[in-house]
Amino acid sequence: MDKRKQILDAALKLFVEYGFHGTPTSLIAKEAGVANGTLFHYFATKDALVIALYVDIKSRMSAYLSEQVEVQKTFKDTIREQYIASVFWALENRLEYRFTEQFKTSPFFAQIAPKEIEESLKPYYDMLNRGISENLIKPQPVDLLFTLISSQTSGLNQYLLNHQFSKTKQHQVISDTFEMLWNMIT
Amino acid sequence: MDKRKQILDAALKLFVEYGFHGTPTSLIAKEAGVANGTLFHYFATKDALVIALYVDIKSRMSAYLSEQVEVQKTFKDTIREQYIASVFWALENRLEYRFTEQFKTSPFFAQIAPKEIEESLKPYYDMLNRGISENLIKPQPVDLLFTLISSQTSGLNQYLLNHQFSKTKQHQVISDTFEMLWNMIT
DNA sequence: TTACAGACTGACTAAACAGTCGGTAAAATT
DNA sequence: AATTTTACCGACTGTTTAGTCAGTCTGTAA
Repeated sequence: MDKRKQILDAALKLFVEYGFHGTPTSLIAKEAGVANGTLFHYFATKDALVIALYVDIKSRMSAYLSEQVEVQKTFKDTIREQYIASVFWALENRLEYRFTEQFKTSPFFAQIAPKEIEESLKPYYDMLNRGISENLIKPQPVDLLFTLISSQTSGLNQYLLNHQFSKTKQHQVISDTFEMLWNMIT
Repeated sequence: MDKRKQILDAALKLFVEYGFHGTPTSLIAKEAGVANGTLFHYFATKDALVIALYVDIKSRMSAYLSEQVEVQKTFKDTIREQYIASVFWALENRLEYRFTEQFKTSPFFAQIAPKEIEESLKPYYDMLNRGISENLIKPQPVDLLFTLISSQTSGLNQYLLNHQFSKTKQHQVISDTFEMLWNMIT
């Protein structure tokens, strides 16, 4: 019954299928089962809808991660938890994942304030800094480390999304690649 | 004087700035300094132009790589050469790199025949297979290894593209991250 | 029970768009 | 030299698009 949500859901599905500009607002409204005008009641412009969708997905992902991940006994275990949760999120939210991948390389991404990005990255940077100061991982710049870890995760996502593995096999690939990641940063 | 090339150049620049559908064909023609109709003389549709641009860039990149990279004394050296050349290509062809990143996550990418993708990947897969059979790298599936290496490269590109480092510093980051990559796959 | 606010509608419009077409000029083929 | 093919032009068009607007419906609270 939440029309705003319905619009966002429809937009997500269609954007992933046809691209941002390849999807007319009229089609989004139709798919969402609302009137054309309703879309513009909730979102001033189409661009605002795209941005709002990204922000919405990012916040849901953050919520998922902080819900799933608890600090573990060791640093390595904590990082592993993070890694696993990130990959699971992508597997369980394929459309959302593909949308964010598309968004991040698009010109829209420039409209996200650098400050907000930095803000959302801070906890990860802090954690990595802790790891460095305790000599648990390589003393490289944290933003480099973070970028490499993220890329690894997205590489793995790509791999898992392109194959249909059983849960067992999935787990095995995830833990194998985590060990590889760990070898990389230590 | 090559109008086809002018159109592709203009399209590249504008697509990176405004996105595929955010760029009207009329603007591409204007930027290229040709008539509107000329664009459609060379490319049947706008979609065809986007695809042609991707194919063109990919082939220029392949040419660059096979020109730069020669087989080295050791397996590790060969992989390092590949790694360095890939990163240099992205640094020297920033627009092209950003375009391909955008393209690969877009719905357009589905229009590239899987066979062609496989074809272009074959030499890399062969090389990795060789490394595995000689016990030089981890015995993981080659497509997984390749995806992880590619992701690493694109992570590094992102890092280097976001910072302005001196040539010396750039080299240092590249060789540091290559050692990390090597630790990952061995 | 009336007054008001905000959710919601869908027909509408002005602008933008991809692609066409009738034509010219130059190059290639005969 | 004649003919055909190709490169190129830019005004034009039918369609599609984002966004508007005048007004209806629904809930709430005075």
